[in-house]
Order: sequence, then C-alpha cells, then structure tokens
Amino acid sequence: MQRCTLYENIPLCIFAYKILPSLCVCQNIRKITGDTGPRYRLILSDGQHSLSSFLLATQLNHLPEDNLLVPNCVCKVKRTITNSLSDGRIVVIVLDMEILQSAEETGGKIGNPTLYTASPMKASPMTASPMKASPMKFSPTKFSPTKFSPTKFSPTKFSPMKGDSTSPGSSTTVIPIAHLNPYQSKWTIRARVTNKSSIRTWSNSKGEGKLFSFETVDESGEIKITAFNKEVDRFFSLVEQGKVYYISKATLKVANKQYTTLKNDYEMTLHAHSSIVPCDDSQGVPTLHCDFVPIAELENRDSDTIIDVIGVCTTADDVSRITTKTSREVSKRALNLIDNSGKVVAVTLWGEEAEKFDGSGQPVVAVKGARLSDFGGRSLSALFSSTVMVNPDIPEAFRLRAWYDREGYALDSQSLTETRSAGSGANMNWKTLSDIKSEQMGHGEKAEYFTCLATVVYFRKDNCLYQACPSADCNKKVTDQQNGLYRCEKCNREFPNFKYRLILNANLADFGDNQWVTCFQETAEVLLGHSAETLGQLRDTDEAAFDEVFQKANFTTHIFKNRAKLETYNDECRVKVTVMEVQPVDHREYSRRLLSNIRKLGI
DNA sequence: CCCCCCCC
Repeated sequence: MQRCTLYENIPLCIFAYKILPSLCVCQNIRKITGDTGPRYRLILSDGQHSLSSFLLATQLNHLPEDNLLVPNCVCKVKRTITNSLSDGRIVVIVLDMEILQSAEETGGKIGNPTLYTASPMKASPMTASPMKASPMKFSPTKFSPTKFSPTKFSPTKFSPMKGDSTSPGSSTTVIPIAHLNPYQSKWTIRARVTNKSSIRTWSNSKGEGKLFSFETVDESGEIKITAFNKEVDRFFSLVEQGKVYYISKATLKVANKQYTTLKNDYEMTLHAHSSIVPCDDSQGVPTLHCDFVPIAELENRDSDTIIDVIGVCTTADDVSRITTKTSREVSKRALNLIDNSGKVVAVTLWGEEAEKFDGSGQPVVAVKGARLSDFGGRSLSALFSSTVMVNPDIPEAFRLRAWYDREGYALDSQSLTETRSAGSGANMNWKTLSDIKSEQMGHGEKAEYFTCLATVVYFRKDNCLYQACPSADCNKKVTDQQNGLYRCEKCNREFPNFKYRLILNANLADFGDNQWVTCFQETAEVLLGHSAETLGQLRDTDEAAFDEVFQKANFTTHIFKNRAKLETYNDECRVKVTVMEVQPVDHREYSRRLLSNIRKLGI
C-alpha cells in the first residue's frame, strides 16, 4: 500500500518552541465552563503522540460551536502561546488554527497515538530539534495531500525571540505588535505614536470618567491603546504624536471592529502597572506612512473612501459651532488645500482640531485618513481616526511649499468643492425621475426645483414651432392673416414678419422612470442644437433635414435643471415639469450621478 | 470603562 508523508513530522512538544504551522489531529475536545464564558480544551495528536495541554483561545470558540473542530478532524495549528502554570504544568493556547479536513472526510481515528508524558517545557530547544520521530502516516484514501502544500520551514525562522537588551530596566522581551495577544503577560512593544486623541469624558449608566486613546505602529503592525481616568493623568502629557515609546504591562482585549479601522484583532488598555517609557532610538520603527492622492485625482475616487491628502492651505474658514442631528455641539473649520495638480479641495476639521488650527502663513497641511465626500462635488472630512499634520517634515511638504511659493500662488485654481457662493453645488437638489412621483414633487404651495441626469427618449416634434410676434419683448403667437401680414393680439398690431419660437415637449428617461417635460425656447435650442429660426426655416424648406435634427438629438443625455409645479387643467391635477436649464454631462459627472443613484436605490 | 466620524 502506498503511504504518504504529511508535511514535516513535528512532535507535539515542539509547540513549546513555536515551530508552526503544524498539522495535527483533534483527538478530543471538551467544553469547560468558566466565569468568563465557555472555553474548549483540546487533545491534539501528531499521529504518534498526543498531548492534552491545549486550550482554545476564545476568539476560536466558533470552531467547536459550529461543529467544525470536532474529534478526528485534521487541522493546521498556525499560532500558539505557551503559558506555564505555577505547578509546572504547561498550557498551550491555540490562537489561530484552520480546519483542513472534517471528521467525515478523515473517516475516524487516525494513527494510534500514545499520550506524550515528558513535560515539553523541560526539553531544551537544543535537545528538541534533533529529536527524531517516524513520519506521520496516513492512508492516501483517507487524506488528500493535495489539499495543502506546506512550505518547508526553516528552524531558525521560528527560533524563540532573542531578548532585547535595550528594553528598559527589565529582561522582558520586545515583541512585535503583531505577536501581542491576551494570553501572555510579560512583553514590551517598541512603537511610534501615530495618532493621539484629546481627553474625553463620558457619563452613562455604568458610571463616568475620562479617557484618551492613541494609535501606535511598529514594523509588524499597529494597535490602539486607551487610557482611562488615573492613567489619563499619568500618560496624557507623556505620550506625544510621532514619538517612539516602550510600552509594557497593559491589558489586551479583543478589539471591537465596529469602532476601529486598525489592522489588529486586539487593542490595549493601560492600567495601574502599565509602563510607557520614551525610546530615543527610533531606528527601524516606521513613521506614519501616507499615500497621498493628488487633489485632481479625487474626482475619480468613490466617495466615502478614506484617503491621504496633502496641500497648501490657501484659505481657512473661521472656526464655527454647529449642532449635529443628535443635538451635540461641535466646532468645525473648513480649509482649502491646493496641490500641484492645480486643483483645490475643501477639508473640514472638527472639534479641537478645528479650534486649534492656525492657517496663517498658508502652511502645508497633510491629512492621513480623511474621508472623501460628495458634498459640493468633492470634499474631504477629517475623522477621529485621521491624523492632521501642519507643515510635516516630509519631502512632499517641501516640494509643495517650493511649488506654491514659486508658481502655485499665482494659479487661477479650480476647486472640486463647489461652494454656494461660487456655484450652484448646494442648490442642485439631485433627484431621479421616480422621485418626482414618490416625493410628490411640486404638490406644495411653491414650485419645486430639482436637477436630474436623464436621456431624451422622445420629442413631440409636431407643433413644437410657432410663429411669434416679432417685437422684442413679445413672444405671443401671431395669426397668419393670409395676406402677408401677421397679427399679434397682445400688441394689437399687424406685422409683415414673425419670428419662430419653440415649445418642445420631450420625454425624459433615467434608469427608473420617465417623465414628460416642457422646454421653452432657450432650453429647446440647446437640446436640439439649433436656433428656433434655423429650425423654422428647415421645416419650411427641407423636412428631411428638419427630421434629422430630432433624430440626432434623440437619446442624448444631459443634466436637466427643472421646475415642478402642480397644475389644474380641465379639473385634472398634474405635475408640470418645465426644463429651466440644460447642461452637458461629462463622463465624470455621469458616473458620479450613476453611483449616487445606485447607492440611493441600495443596489 | 469609550465607541462621537458630525454641518452646510
């Protein structure tokens, strides 16, 4: 019978030395009820030996609870931490594991492992590594080796951490942030503060207090750290944005992903014995890394994405207080940033950041993690998680300073953020055609104005032209006297001539509905691309050419600014929509509107 | 133990 060797054979005792990932069989699993909820104790086997010292980390409780981790399944143990108990026994906490084959697939007990008795902790790495054991063997019918292709591990790669002599006043090891977990106690991280909050207070049913938090980063990852009450007093002034610290003895808990964008399953809470010591040697600790998006490029990005931006602050609003929807008062201040793409964007700062901002001298401002919004076209808003830097010490800032002082200041720049004074951005009142009915637009006392993106699907060509009074301010229809004269009732005069004017009914459609609209002279001329006069002449002389104008204009897409008003006509009420303005749509506006509509519909 | 991301 063909036999296959799975992976490297790794005796279970080597878990103590973190030689991972490792394949094993779950031989048994038992639920333990503790004060903090259920825990699962595992007996794992490598096919030859079994060990009962495994405890599943609580974040993996779903594995047994979903019946994935069950006796006889094969799993890959990826990350563990070994704790020794006071009586000398050890507990190996499994922090990360993957189920490779279900119990059904393995079809029952694998191998005939014997209980491993020697304490793994008593074995030294030196004696453990040359330890030989026969390869783990399974019948190929029971186990498909193609399901995974384990990489050869190099023993040095997984060797235990070397102590760091630079850590202050203790023998604790400096470990990477990525290796932090709640199941170990003696550790120190060396990390840079990338974002520090101000002190906030809270008061709720559970009590009240104050807190501040900061985010830290090292070469392996990032983690959020929070200080409450007494720890606020101890650490608030010590912790400075951008500086590097040794941090140890804090409580790790599972991070609530709802409230953080940091890439870490855990977060840290400082307590009475926590220590934060400044580290003068910050070599190797990454500084805040930004991926600055050129301001002009923001037009092409989706709103609600988080981006980094840098620009010269040309102008800044005065700080103002606003009241939020939830009746909270908050300070805000908008800045205008320009970069060498020649475009300007508004960035709103909030709270203390808004109050303290000093825009004098047109500083370079960088914001890491600002949220792109479609307000006024495109604008940015700082979040609590954003980092605002004034004149940051980075090459991009120096380049921008030089560019602005040399030429940028003189630029006739264009803003992506349309303000109310500069344009009609705030008065656009974007709607879809189906909104006209569903929102009963125009049903109120006053006419309602709205903007939509729509395509002409039909022109009512007949009777779209009429002969109007030729006097300058009168557009009244004239009567052809059939004697070469045209009579205007309004002016009470007869003229030897008339002018053509347009009243064009068109049917507009968007993805959800269609709507009859009326275009008077100017808007109809824009839609058809010809003056009323030309169209009148064409109709009288070359009907085919006249038709072609409509053919060409049909199925064109524009931005329509409209007026909606309920009208009563022959006892019948209906909303009349008049086109006030027709604007061309470029592909950017087009896709922006489409995206907005899609979001609105929740597609 | 907080967890607010806002306004025109």
